[in-house]
Amino acid sequence: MHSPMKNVLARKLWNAGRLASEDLKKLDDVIADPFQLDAREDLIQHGEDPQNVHLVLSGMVCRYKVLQNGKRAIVALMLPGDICDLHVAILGRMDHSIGTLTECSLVKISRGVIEDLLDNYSRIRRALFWSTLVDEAILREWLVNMGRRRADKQMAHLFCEVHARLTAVNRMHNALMPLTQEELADILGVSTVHAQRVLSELRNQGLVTVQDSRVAVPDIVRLRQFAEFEGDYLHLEHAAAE
Amino acid sequence: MHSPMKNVLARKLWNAGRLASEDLKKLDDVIADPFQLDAREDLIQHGEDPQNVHLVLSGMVCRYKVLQNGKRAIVALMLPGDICDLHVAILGRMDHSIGTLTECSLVKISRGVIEDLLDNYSRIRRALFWSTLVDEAILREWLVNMGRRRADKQMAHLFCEVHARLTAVNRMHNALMPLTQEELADILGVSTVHAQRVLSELRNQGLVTVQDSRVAVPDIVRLRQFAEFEGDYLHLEHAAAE
DNA sequence: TATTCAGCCCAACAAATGTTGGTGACGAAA
DNA sequence: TTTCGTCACCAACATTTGTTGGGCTGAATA
Repeated sequence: MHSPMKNVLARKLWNAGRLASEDLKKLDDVIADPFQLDAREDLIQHGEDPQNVHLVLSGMVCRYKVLQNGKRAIVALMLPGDICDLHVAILGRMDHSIGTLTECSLVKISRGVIEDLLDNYSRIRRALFWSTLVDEAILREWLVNMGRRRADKQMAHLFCEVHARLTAVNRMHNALMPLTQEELADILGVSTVHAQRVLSELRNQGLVTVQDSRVAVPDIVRLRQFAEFEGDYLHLEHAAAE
Repeated sequence: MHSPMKNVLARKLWNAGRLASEDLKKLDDVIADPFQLDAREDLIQHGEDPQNVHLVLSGMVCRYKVLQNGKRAIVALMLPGDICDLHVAILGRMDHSIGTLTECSLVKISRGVIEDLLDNYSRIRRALFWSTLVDEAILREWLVNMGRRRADKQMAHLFCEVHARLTAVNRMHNALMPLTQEELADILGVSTVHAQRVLSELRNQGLVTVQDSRVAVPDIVRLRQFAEFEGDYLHLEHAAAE
């Protein structure tokens, strides 16, 4: 089996369904000139109309909005293989900002290349559409979590999701995910103090461990049970189990 | 100006940008055999793999999920001109359910027709893509509201959004929107009792009025101020002001 | 070494929200 | 008419979550 292991984008789109070797070759061409970014830097800010699209190679990126009262809400996490802003070409002005959470390695892709992919590579077009729809499904699930689960289950559910998504692109090294507690709070929609309370509960129950501001999951099955995690919304049924 | 006033779908897609007259004609053909549904009936249930896509002509439809503990979360509202489930053709199994909130008039569109639209009508394809991305933006905004605003502002914000979306398709007759307080609660992610508390506050402040379980907005400007509503995420800049 | 600073942690209290149990109005069905 | 069910509404209390303020550590720096 010639599953694409090196190219994260190909690895991610692979989850949408089979790609032909010409598709894989094309995707290799797309990834050129990666660049690094430190943690907590903005890629794009609210109101801009950028000409490039960004692909995450490594690290963690987020979408966020800042309200008038200064509060921040993180509304999406982008992991390796994710394209940050496929929509800018259609929607124009950004209605939110995008920034790094950790040190990142990224690639810029021009609108032209994206349009070439969409127009001339039907399997890739379908896969990109799939990825947009999965992003939407993730948003729905976050909304359910925030509205209808208490913070402890919600946090556990988030960890399950990130675990599953990293596994799906073979980037679940060491079972670690880095986040400050403030970032965690902005994702869950709770205060920093509460995020911390909840995190320490999860730790006391042995559901997660923390070293160096990094969360690790010793037993994913137990965590999933606790969180009542059903991964179907990630639509990873094509994911190779390697 | 030959702005399409009768055909809701055309009216909605018009907001994405200009359509040619052949596009409009095609969209008229798509709308055939509308059927009625009562309030609170399911269109599609979690786990199904439907062969049709549904377009709302009138009434209000919602996406929802039910958790193990029996709690329900409504994660999207579909208004006239909205297509309920464009994604089923790509994602396959539904990861949520879709049901009516009010009496509705709907049209079934087969997957084949959708694929024809996507393949052979590039302006329509772009408009449908636009509409998917706006749906995503709305989800982000709901997430922000739920996580970072108190229930009163959140509710006011919801009313502003529905007002804007109905206005954008010329369906803001009488400035009314119908919802039971339980449904309202399931949208906002609060308890029924709290939804009711908050609604009566808004009423006391004169921001909304209620008759017959229908919410009306006497002064949209004031409500928008209260809710700190910024409509940019709806991406209606092309909307004709008629 | 001393100093800053960011991030984690904790406790006490305040505010927002959830839960329970009850009332009354109303329309549909018997 | 009576019964039944749904929905709006309300009050009292329980729980969750937010806020404030302070202490601790470790890394970076003067």
